[in-house]
Amino acid sequence: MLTIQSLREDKEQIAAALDKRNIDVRQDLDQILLWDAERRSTQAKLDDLLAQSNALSREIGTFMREGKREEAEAVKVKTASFKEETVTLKDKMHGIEQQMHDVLCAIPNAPHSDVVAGRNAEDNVEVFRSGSAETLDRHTKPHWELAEEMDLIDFELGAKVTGAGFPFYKGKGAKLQRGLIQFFLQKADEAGYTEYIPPLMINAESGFGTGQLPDKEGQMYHMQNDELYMIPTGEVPLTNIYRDEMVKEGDLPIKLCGYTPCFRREAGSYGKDVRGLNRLHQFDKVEIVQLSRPNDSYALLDQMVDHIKELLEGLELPYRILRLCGGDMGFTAAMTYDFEVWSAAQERWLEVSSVSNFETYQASRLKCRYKGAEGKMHLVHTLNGSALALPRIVAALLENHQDENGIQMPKALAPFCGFDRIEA
RNA sequence: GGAGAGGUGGCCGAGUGGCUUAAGGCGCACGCUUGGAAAGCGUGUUUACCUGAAAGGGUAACCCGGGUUCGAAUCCCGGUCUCUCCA
Repeated sequence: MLTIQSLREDKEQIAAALDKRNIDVRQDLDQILLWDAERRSTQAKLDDLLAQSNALSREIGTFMREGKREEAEAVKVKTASFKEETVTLKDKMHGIEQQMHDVLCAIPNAPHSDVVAGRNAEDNVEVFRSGSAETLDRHTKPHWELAEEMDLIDFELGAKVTGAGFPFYKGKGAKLQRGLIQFFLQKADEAGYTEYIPPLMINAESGFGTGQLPDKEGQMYHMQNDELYMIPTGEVPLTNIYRDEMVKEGDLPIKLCGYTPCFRREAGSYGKDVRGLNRLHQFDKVEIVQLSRPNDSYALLDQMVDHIKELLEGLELPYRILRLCGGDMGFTAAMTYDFEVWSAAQERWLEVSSVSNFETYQASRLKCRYKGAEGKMHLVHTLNGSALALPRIVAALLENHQDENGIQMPKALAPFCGFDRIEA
C-alpha cells in the first residue's frame, strides 16, 4: 500500500498520478492525513499517560520491596484513574489505525510518470514489435482443433474429471508442456534467478502481502476449512518469502524464480475468448521475481523485459510489448509491460506475460526492508513477471508453427521436448 | 487424530510478577594494543511509533491474540509453530 510518509510529503503528486487510473482519491487522502494527525496527538497523550503510570508502578514496587505496604496501597489508589484513561486512548488509537488501514488498502498504487492515462486496453502503448502479425496465407487451424487432431490435449476429459477449464495434457502435449517449463527454468537459471518450488496454497497474510487480498478475494480458490487459498500466481509464495524480513543491502537485487501451477476462478468469464487454452482455471507458469534497491528497480524491470523477449525469440513467435495505461494496470503495479503473442488462427493477440514494478507498494504490506549504508531503513522495491505462462504459448506454438501435416518445434525448444515435430 | 515438551535479541542461552529491553556467552562493528596478525582490553551492536533542528527524551514489542494485576518474558485462556511418543 501507499506509505503514510509518502502521503505526508507528496499528497497532490500521488493524487495526480492516480488520476491516470481514472480515480480521484483526494478526499480519501485528506481523510487519511486528518486521521494521521489525530493518531499522532493521541499517541503523544497515551505515551505520556503510560510514562506516568509506569512511574507510579515503579514506586509501588519500591515500597513493596521495602515492606511499606500502606504507602504502596496509597499509590495504588492513584493509578486507578490512569488506567481508565489509557484504555480509552488505546481504543481510540486502534479505531483510528483500523480506519486508516482500511482506506489505505483500498487505494491502488500510484502509476509511474511514464505511464499514460487511459481507460482500458485500447489506450495501452505498443513499445516494441517482433515478427509479423498476419494471417498465414493458407488455411490455419485454431489450436483446439490441432490439439484434438494430434491428441495433445483433452478438454472434455478435464471437464469430466474436474470441470471446464481444467484440461488434461497427453502424450506429446504433456511432453511439450514439460519441455517448455524446463526451457523457461533453464533460461531463468542462466539469468541468475534462484529456483524455488513453493507451496501451492497460501494463507491470508501472504495474500495480503502481495495485494491479492482483500482486493481480489473472489479470484482465488478459497479452502474455507483450512483458511488457505490456492495461488493465482507464483508471485504470491515467492514474494512472500521475504514478508517480515530485513534483507542485507549487499544481497540486493535478490532474484528468484519458480515453476508453479496457477489457479484462478475467472468468475464471469465465458464465450469465444475462453475457447481452448485461452483462459483456464488451472495453468502452468514460470515466474521471475526480484527485490531491489529503489534506485535500481527500473533498470531491472528493463532487464526482465529483455529476458522475456529472449524467450519469445527462442520460440520464434511474433509478439509485441505494451506498456499498460493507467486504467488497465493491476491494482498493485506502478508500471507494467504486457507481452502478447500473435495467434495466427484466431487472428488476435494473446497475453502471455505481464511484467511489473511495484516499487514499495507490496514491500510496505510485506514489511520487507533493508538498512542503507547511512543506517536508515528503506522499503525494497519488488518486481515480477511471467516467464512465461504456458497455455497461450502452447496455443501460439501450435497455430504459428503448423504446416501441411504437423507442427514444427522451434530449434531452441526441441531439445527440451525430446522431439522436433508433432504429427497426427 | 491423541499425549507430552517447548517457542526469549543475528545465534546460543539465563530469567522467584516489580530495580529486566532483558544476565552471560558467541558473532559483528569501531577503537586501543601490535612490525603485521591472533589474543587481550575498551566501546558499541533490534525494530516501530511519538517528540525534537540535532543531541536526546518518551512509548511499545520476549511466537500471535485475549485476560488477571498498580505492574507480566514470568500467572490464566485461546490460537499457532517446532520437537518427542502413540494411532
